[in-house]
Amino acid sequence: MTEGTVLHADLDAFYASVEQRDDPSLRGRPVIVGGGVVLAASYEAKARGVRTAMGGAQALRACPDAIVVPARFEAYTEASRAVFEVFHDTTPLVEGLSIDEAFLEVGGLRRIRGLPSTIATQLRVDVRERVGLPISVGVARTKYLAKVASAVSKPEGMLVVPVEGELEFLHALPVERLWGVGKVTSGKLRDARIRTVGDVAEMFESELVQLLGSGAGRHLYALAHNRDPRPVQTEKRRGSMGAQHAMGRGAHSPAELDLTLLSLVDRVTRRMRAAGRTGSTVTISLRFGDFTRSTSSHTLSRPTAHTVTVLDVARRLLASRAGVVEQKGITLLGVSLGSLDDQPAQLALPLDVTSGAELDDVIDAVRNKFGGKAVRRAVQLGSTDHLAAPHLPD
DNA sequence: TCTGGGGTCCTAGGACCC
DNA sequence: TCTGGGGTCCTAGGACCC
Repeated sequence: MTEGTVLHADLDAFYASVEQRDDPSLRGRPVIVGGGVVLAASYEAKARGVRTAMGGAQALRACPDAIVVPARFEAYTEASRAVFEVFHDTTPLVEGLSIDEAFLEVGGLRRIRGLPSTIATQLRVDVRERVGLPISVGVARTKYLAKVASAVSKPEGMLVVPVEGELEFLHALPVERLWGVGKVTSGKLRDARIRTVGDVAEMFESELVQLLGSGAGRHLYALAHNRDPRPVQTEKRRGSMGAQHAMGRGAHSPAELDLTLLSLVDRVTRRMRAAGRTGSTVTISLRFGDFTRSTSSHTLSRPTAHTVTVLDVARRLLASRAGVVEQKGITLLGVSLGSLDDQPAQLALPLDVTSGAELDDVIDAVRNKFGGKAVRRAVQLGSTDHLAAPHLPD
């Protein structure tokens, strides 16, 4: 049997596993993380029918003796960091997909570490020993097959898709396993009596395009024919950064909305500055009382990570939707920055000020640290017109 | 059934430019 | 009066992923 060299490593019931790790009294019991919506469920809870993203009330009906714990995002971020450290100790070629999963290319490690399946076995032991969390690993020739393999092997499993057995494995899968097939697409495919990946593979590409549009159609056609040439990419940078807050039903005063907006903008711009990035497209997203959503955006002439600049735009965008908000009520508010640019990280450091800070303080902080040239550059990054006025010192 | 907090990618129309 | 072709950017919305 020939082994592929792509590993897909995926932590099992990640948030719930962290909770069980940190509180021994939760081990072996059905655990639900998150109240209003199920953010994660332990395997004991999943066995009773609890699913991620399920409403909290529904979940408790399915599993009345579940223990519900609030989410501790900092603990998850820290656990994720520790797991990624293990990944990077395994191979330099790591592509993170989310907080709890990554692709690892291990093709060049044969002489040092052995076969991919050997490396995968060791990886699972290492994550268990060093971080105390269960993880599943898929091994295959392509990213897609490796990802499906890890999912099929869960929980705490490992599955190798041999190169000789790829089509057999692939074509037997239900269409819902295809990457990019969610509720809507799956419904369209089921209506057309297409149930397995094998069924998709028997169609003409033009039929799929007609059914699903050219993007999704061609994507599914390629996957079903086992064409997935994407390499494991280490240098992926994110394209947007955002923050959002669910507000609950009921009335929210304009002052409350503005305060929420301010704290969201502050969170996002802080994270951007810490990451040494700037962005030019400000987007606010809204969810209304009837749970419909909408977004509106504005693109600035220069990228920024400046709190006041972003807040100013976000306020205007929100004001432009005041009518709908008034009429339907608002249940979620989000702010994000897109079209991200890279900026020198050191310039971002002293700019970590919130809306109340005085410009002079910022300028002094930058000058003290980096000199006058940095002041001009930093002001440019801030990029509001009044900040970019010509009379600025040095 | 009652809905969190992150993200990615695609589509489509209109503005604008050459 | 009738009338090109191609490209990029912006905005809004939607599907999907974890």
